[in-house]
Amino acid sequence: MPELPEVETYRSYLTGTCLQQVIVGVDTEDPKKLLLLPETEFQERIKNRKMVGSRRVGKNLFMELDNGEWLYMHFGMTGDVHYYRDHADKPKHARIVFYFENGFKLGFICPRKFERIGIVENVDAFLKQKKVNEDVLSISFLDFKTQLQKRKSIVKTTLLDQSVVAGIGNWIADDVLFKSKVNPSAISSNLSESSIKRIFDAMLEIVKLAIEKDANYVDFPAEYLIHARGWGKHEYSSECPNCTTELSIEKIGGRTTFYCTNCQPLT
DNA sequence: TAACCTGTTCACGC
DNA sequence: GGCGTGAACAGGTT
Repeated sequence: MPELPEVETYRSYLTGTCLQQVIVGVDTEDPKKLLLLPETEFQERIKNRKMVGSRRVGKNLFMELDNGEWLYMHFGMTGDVHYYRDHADKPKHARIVFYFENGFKLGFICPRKFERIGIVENVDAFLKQKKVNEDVLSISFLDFKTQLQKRKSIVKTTLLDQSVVAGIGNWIADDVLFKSKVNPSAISSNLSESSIKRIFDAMLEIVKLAIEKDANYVDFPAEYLIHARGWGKHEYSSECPNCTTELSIEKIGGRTTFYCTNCQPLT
C-alpha cells in the first residue's frame, strides 16, 4: 500500500537484504507493461551488476548499481518486494524476479500491474523530466508555500500533486488536512500563511511518525483519521476523533476523502 | 455479486 | 497553459 512511508520501508528492506550481491539474471512477466525499457536491454544492463546504495524521492525508489546506473522502482497502488530463497516461497504476483549469485531471489510483487521498473542514468534529470518536486522530508517551507500559493486548485488535489511535493498519497493527505484543520476543498492560493505552516508542520510530523512505525497504520495514534477508513474490522467508529461529529466521506478532487465539517470548516 | 480502491497518466472540455 | 472530470490500467477485497 505504498505511500511514502511504505516505500521507505521497502528501501530499508532492500538495503538490508540485496546489497553487494551479484545479480545473475532477471525474469519478467508482461515486460511491455512493467518495464520502462525493452526486456533484452533491461536484462543486459542489470546482469552482473550489484546494488550498492539507495535513494528515495517521494514514492520513487532508486537502487544504485555498481556501474553508476540506478534501478528505478515505482510501486503503484499495491506493489511490494520480497526476498526469498526457495522457489516454494515465491510470493503470489511476483511478476519480476531478480536472481542473485547466492541463490536468493528478489520478487517485485505486482498484483495489479500498476508497478514500474526501469534503469536510470541520472536520477535528478529523471525526476525533473517526471516533474517530481522535492521530497516531503527535504522540501523547504518557502518552496512548499510558493507551490501552494501559485495553485488555484483545491488543496487536497494540490497535496497529491507530486510536482508540488513528493510523497503525499490519499490517506496521508486526509490526515494532514485534518491535523491542520484545513478543509480539503479550500483553494490553495487563498490559504493564509499560518494555514500553510500548519499543513507543512502536520505533513512532516505525520510522515516522520509513519516511518517510525514502519508504515504500520494500525500502530498510529488513535486520533489519526486513517483509522476511520475501515481498518481493524470496525474497531474504530467513523466519528471525528476530536469532536465526535460524524465524519464526511466524499469524492473530492476525484478521490475518496474523509474529513470533519466541524473541525475543518470551509471558511 | 457488484462496488470500491492506496497511484499515475491521458484525453477532453472549458 | 491551468484546472476539473472521468477513464483506463487489473485484480483484491468487502
